[in-house]
Amino acid sequence: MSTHYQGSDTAKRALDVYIKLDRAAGAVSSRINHHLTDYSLTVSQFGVLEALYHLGPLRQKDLAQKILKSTGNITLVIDNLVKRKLITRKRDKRDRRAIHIHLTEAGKALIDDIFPKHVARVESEMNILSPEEQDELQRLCRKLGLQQP
Amino acid sequence: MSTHYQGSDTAKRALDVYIKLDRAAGAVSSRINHHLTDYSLTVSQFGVLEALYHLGPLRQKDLAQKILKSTGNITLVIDNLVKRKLITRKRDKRDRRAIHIHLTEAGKALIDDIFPKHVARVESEMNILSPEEQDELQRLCRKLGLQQP
DNA sequence: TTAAACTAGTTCAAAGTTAAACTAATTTGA
DNA sequence: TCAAATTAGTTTAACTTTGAACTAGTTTAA
Repeated sequence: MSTHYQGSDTAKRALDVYIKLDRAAGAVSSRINHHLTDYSLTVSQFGVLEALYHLGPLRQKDLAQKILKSTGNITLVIDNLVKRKLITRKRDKRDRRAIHIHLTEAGKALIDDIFPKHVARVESEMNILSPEEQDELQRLCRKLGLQQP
Repeated sequence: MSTHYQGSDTAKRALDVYIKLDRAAGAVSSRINHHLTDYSLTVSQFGVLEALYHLGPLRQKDLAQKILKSTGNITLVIDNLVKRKLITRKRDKRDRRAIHIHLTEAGKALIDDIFPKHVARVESEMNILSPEEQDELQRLCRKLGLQQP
């Protein structure tokens, strides 16, 4: 929401840019991910399929890191994808604590279908900005995101 | 995650900037909002208190719009704040469908306490960027966020 | 005037989310 | 060597979130 706040100029600027960043990210994500409901996929589920598609089989732990979720959460997200037979769990022979997640043929086919549409949506959203503006936005975001929690 | 994708340059650029935007907004929000757990407030609850603090009494519908949540969700968020006596519901006399939400004294006192700390956190995150960079980020975010769904 | 359309808010089911406590397997270092 | 620490994943409780179906009040237009 807009800032109705009497503070220093630097405070006002910081609040305004924080809100705009949050809104922009939310608006863009929701427009890009809206079509996932057509496939009954959540954003987290799509994130898992996409990671496996591009990176090959991964451990649950690595998937959790990729999509920025807790390991407890990833267990459930994976359970739901396994139920739909889009992925499978395979225990690691060497390190029996770990489980590798693989795309099934059905999962591969689904993400094969969705991914190009996803890219088209991302492009159409981001092409609101010129290539130079996109590069600048990326630079600023990287700078902000890099700090330690 | 980084883009392992063989597509056009514009597609790659768009995917990269989209991911960076999402990550940066997530990282910054999580760092800024972390202290809300000290007050047992969720981000949505804080958003409601903040909106009422700066804008005065609002209808549930308007609160939902402000914090970008569904009306179903706002009902629960408000229920939980009412239970803690931080806000009250008052039926509109003229339009009996509508309910106005008011801050209680306790709610006012709480947000009075939290808000300056919140501002300090936002400032400290955003001052990673120079004032000029903040203005540019705000401009780019506004451009992206303004589009219609 | 009054039926249809719309609007505000509630309820419910399904899923996601986190944090914490837990099991089981592996690594480490005294 | 082997107990302690660490790591991978699961489970649970408490909660948030969404979307859809629903109730009830208001507006509109034939």
